[in-house]
Amino acid sequence: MSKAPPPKPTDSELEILHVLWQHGPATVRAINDSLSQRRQAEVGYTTTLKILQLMLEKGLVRRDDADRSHVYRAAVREQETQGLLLDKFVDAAFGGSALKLVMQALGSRQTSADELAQIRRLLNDIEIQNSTPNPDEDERA
Amino acid sequence: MSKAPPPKPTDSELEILHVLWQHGPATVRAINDSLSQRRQAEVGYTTTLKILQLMLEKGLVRRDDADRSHVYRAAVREQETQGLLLDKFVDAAFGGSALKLVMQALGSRQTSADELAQIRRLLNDIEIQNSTPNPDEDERA
DNA sequence: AAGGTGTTACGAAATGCTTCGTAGTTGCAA
DNA sequence: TTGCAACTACGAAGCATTTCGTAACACCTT
Repeated sequence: MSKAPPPKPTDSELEILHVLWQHGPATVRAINDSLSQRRQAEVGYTTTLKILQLMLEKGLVRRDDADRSHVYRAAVREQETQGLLLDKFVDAAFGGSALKLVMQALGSRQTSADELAQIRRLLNDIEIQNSTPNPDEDERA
Repeated sequence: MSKAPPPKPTDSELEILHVLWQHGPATVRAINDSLSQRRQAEVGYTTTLKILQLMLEKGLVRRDDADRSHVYRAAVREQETQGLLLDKFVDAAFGGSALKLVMQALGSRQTSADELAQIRRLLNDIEIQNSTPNPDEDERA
């Protein structure tokens, strides 16, 4: 056994993760400034600090406390975290059907031709992978 | 002005809505039974009752209390509710990019050829609508 | 050396969600 | 008619999240 994986981040924690994913490692001060910009209102400094401390305990961030102003960085990857959240969301809101979710996301929303093209490319890639069971990765079998 | 729109349902409320959307109007007893099946464990009867009462106040359900056993039914539509939840989720988890969400949903997940075909059809429909700015609905301009 | 500024740590209040126990009521059956 | 079983209403506890105030500490400037 090893440590438990980091739990699903809350809304506030996710907002902080977005800042860290985008800007890289940062001090509480810098994170708090980004957060205050991102929202309408000013965010209390100690509020941001507190959330970061809780995130540290949960393993969502790491910190470098060599300097007086500690530097925090994300301990979870953006794609993995989004995938985790997406799984839960698909279950809770769409009864587990990712297809329904995709249809809803594409259907009730303005989607540009460029984006549609990207999705088509992805669809092609998926179909190729489905038909040719990737000979490269299967060599370990 | 009129009444405020129903708020975003919580996880438990959403679970109850799924039951109502699927089975139609039902008594607390029936809803509670469905919930107990859906989950591993037994759900307390008064727990379900309480949540339904809160949902009634929030306008998420309506009830017919003509009989002694009140009959509840969903007051919000499945698609609309899912759309609302999806909007919030896209903002919170994917920084507002529905494209990223779709890519993630399709990329990190097993998708059948049949489902891919459905998505392709939808993509075609969207492109047609994008290129021909619906002459029917624009007659009011 | 002293004071001010910025930082961390911590406690705690406010809120929302979920759960359940209890009380009161209603209808039906014996 | 009496009593049991099912139902509704309500209060409250437990928990997580978010927010902030306060205390303690460190560094820098004067």
